[in-house]
Amino acid sequence: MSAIRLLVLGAVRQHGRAHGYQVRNDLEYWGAHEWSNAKPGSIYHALKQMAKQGLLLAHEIAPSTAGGPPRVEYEITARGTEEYLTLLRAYLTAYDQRPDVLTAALGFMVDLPREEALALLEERVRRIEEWRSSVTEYYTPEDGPGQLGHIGEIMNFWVHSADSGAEWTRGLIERVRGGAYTFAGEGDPFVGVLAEGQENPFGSGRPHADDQDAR
Amino acid sequence: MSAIRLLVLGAVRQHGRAHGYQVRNDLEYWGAHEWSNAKPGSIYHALKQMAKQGLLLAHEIAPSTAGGPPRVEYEITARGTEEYLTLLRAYLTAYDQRPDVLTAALGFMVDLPREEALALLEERVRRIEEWRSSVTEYYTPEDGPGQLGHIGEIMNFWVHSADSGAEWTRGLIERVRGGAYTFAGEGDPFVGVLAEGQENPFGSGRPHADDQDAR
DNA sequence: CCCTCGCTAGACAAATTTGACTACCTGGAG
DNA sequence: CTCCAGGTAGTCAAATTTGTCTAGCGAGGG
Repeated sequence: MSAIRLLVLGAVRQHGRAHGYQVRNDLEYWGAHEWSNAKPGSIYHALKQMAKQGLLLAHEIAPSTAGGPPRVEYEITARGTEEYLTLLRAYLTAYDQRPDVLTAALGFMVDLPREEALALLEERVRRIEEWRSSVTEYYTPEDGPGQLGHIGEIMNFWVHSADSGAEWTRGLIERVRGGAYTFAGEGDPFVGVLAEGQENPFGSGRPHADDQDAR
Repeated sequence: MSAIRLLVLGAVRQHGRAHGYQVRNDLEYWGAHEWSNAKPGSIYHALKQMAKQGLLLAHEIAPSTAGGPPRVEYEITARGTEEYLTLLRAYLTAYDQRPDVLTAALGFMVDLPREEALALLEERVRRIEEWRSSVTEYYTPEDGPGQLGHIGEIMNFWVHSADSGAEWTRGLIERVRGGAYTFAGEGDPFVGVLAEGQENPFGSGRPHADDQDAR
């Protein structure tokens, strides 16, 4: 699965009640259009889809307060919250290769209690190591290494990435165990949404190198 | 873009002439269904699409020699070869975050002359470093670090991944410069396709951990 | 001989994703 | 007052991807 459902559920949840454009703006604020498939079409599609599936509740609302077509406001349901937490836990532990999945989960990890987050991250390390050993065992030819030619570089790359991911996760575990950040039930949460009417400081002028045009 | 077009073009090219099922089998042999979106539907779709675009030439062929519906054989055209090399070069240099893109390119890198592959890989390192510095500059808040809360971990993760990818690429460059592998124009190429009728040694019994079902 | 199993080769509907486009309103320039 | 740029809130067709289904054929058991 892609990260979009987690992102959209998380955005709606932080607002309490949000319309599509608000979600879209939050995701842009988080830079999600850069590192995930959070484009307008996907966002609106996910909202409608999840509303149909009972994860979100859609309120039909009168014309917008600020121009544009009438808008629909969404609220997360109990089943939606359940799904949100399920996805969050899954994405924190899964070694998914696609970094957008982990990135999205990191953004929301503080919605869990500190102890649970730690347990999930440790599970993540375990899974990476398991994956690593299954790959090395499987792709090590009996007739000695080197039989694979340049194809061996592929496995080499995978293993290197896995090791690097595990190492980084261990570092995160230490920081979290050392008291960093504010987790669920520990006081004022860190909120990363734009208030109604607040300007997006990162609205344009994006971070990445595909910026040779414009400006 | 995803890796599928490069994979399919590369598979057809190595065979000279191939039908969909052969391509599908090669990709499974390479484990591509594990690390990319190379599922039957996508493969057949890519074949048809690229035939329509003139990158492949479709021959309608009589009923298959081994049961099943009649099959279509494909051959790569000049424009297809051009596209293949373009994609290959692009995927070797692009820091795309999605590892399937690089993985596919690694599998075919020996289709280029050694010197060119080296140049592309060096360009890759340069791009990663550029990306890294644009991200760190952009997301370092003026009012000191730590303002980002746990969101800073996301950037931390990206930068760590980029560094790890650059380091690995440097290692590959050294190995290639040191004479490893057989590149274009250097004699018998390493071929990674299944001959007609050859059994796929990795047909089942897949490497990854999502194997708790079956068997 | 008949029947089922498994392989071959692909088709297909449904879901998702992409990228471009629309329509409405507001504020300010002229 | 009028016009137009720009923000708001989406829609839509087309492309792609996913997952499942089909139909033909040969091998082998009973």
